[in-house]
Amino acid sequence: MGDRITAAEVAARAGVSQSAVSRVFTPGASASESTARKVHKAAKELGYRPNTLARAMITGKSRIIGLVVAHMDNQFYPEVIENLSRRLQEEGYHTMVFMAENTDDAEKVISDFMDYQVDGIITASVGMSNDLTARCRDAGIPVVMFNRTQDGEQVSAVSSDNLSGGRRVAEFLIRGGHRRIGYIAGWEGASTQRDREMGFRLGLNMAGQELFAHETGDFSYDGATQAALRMFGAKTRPDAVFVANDHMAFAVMDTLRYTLGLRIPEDVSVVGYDDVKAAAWPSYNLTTVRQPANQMAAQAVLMLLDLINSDAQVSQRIALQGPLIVRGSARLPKEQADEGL
Amino acid sequence: MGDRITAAEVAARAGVSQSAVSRVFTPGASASESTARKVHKAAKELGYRPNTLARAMITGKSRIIGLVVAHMDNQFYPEVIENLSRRLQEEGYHTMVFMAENTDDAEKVISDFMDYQVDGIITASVGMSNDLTARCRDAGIPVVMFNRTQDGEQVSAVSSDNLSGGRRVAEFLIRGGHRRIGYIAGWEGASTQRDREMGFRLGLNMAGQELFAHETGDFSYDGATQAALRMFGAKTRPDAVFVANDHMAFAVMDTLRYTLGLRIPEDVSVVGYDDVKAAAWPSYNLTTVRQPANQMAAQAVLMLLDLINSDAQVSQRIALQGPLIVRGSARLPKEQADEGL
DNA sequence: CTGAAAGCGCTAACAT
DNA sequence: ATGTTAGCGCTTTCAG
Repeated sequence: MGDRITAAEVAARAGVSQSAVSRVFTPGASASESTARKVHKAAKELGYRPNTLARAMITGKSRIIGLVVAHMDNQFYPEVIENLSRRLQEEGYHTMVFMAENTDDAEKVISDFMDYQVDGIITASVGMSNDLTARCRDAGIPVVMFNRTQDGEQVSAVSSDNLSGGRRVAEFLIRGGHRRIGYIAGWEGASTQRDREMGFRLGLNMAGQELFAHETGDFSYDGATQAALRMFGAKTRPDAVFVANDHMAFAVMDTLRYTLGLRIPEDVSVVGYDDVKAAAWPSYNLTTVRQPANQMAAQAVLMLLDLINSDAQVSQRIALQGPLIVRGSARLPKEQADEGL
Repeated sequence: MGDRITAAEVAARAGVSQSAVSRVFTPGASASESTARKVHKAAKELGYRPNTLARAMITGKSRIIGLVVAHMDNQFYPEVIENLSRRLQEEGYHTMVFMAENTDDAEKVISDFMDYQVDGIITASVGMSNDLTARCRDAGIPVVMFNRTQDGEQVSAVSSDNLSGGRRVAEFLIRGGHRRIGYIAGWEGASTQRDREMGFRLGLNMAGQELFAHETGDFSYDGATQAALRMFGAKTRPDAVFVANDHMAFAVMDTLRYTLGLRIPEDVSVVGYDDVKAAAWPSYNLTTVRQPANQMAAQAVLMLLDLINSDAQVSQRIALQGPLIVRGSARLPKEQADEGL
């Protein structure tokens, strides 16, 4: 029953040697037209498919890519995973997923990946310690970090231009006439969080403003709820708030409206980051900076495959620019909102 | 550099045979205390880890589970994937994900899985043709379908009790005094959709009511938006609607409120199915039937591992009962809403 | 271009 | 309990 056909059986039926069969099924190998035909015929009749594992063991190439992810709550990640694994699939690679909350998990995960001899690793919004990336480099496994960068160690990364994104939100809010602008931060350990905040503060400063309030929501819905409560419980409340991602922005909007009874954007403007699907839903109608998940995924896969096929090991960082999507959650500038500025 | 240590090298250093090393690292094998100690010592010093691929080739067990998924839009799936892969991880298995939209894709996907000699397959809300499941059985690969069942072929499946869920929603709505009750269906090809609808109609009929209106939203946000528009554009509109899942229910609520200007639940009650995270958010505050994703995942993994380790190949279907979570999107029965009934 | 032969790193009889 | 030996299914020299 479940017995797979082997190359030897195909060879026997085709009247050629087993190595001939191998060559026919190996991309870069030389086989004559006639051998190939005979082999293909026999293979089809027998239902032969090369054993990927055996092949992987010899070549050292498993055509498996390890994908490390953490939070599935944030709708941005499912989107990313989908894009990533589809693209990988198209390129003939397969995705092995791993859930890792923190850096400790990552440790174990990486060993597991090594055991399966993954050809490369993509970490989606998961930080890696420097010594972990070093271990991967020593093991010869290319790594691309998605939506996270790392100081010190040189490791390839693709993200959106968080700095510019933050800055543009600041400019937009200022042009909208806001004077008490708050920021609700994500987890401080994340480079995305830091860059968005830095860009935002920069934009504010360039216009002669300071951050009016600052709270941390740790990228979670509940964290953002608490942060909003703290920020808007003060005597004078902000008239605008930039939230480090859409997922938290939803929590902030819900809290503002349903707990605090404030109107958006009449009483307070809210701007998010990511442009997940739900940001466009009428309930939120959120003004936000779009992260081009599709292009970012494409880019990440491209970089990883380059790394795999060239073993040049030159790391590069790419930050894709995403537009500010203007919807109804923030008061508009008098002059029409203009993304170009 | 990236050269892995082999068992032979460990053996040399430990002063034992290579097979001794193998035995020490093989769960069901016999090795003396002293050998084990020597081997572990040498292994640690050298940084040895058994080559999973080589092991897989021999044993025929890859410890890889293939996971087939389709829609990532619906927040229920990320949740499921997370639960599934975490559980599998705990059991020492690894998850290979595959995106498949339709049955054609599934065909290719299964071949790929076979190439990697996956030990088992879980399909999450993806239908499989009968001949596909037959092929898996022939290949000796156990399959568990998650949130989908199949007529004819006997294949293991775990889902929530959709029939009962639908029925209880009907009862709840009727006790709430609704008289014109509509249903917005998911994709008709899905067993979950059919069962929910059947249960719902049954519940209605048992109370002497008929379905007042019926539209199809195909499990998509946009589809549900259109369905809601059609259903509530008629001269007399329903006073309640059961939507086949939360994801569509959000679309229906958004449309009702922001396009049609109706109030929920004053003008119309809305009930969903799944109880995804966002259902609890104040913006939706959706009354819905909970699918116990966690238990369902645990159950699915349990069943699959059983199948793998027993090769008894007796398929079973499990339907877990989930409670109706009463929130604010539907008018309550006069007597306090009572789940027991 | 092709067949014979040598492994890849490991497990599983088979002896001892 | 442990070493020896024979493969798992394939790719890759190496001759020819």
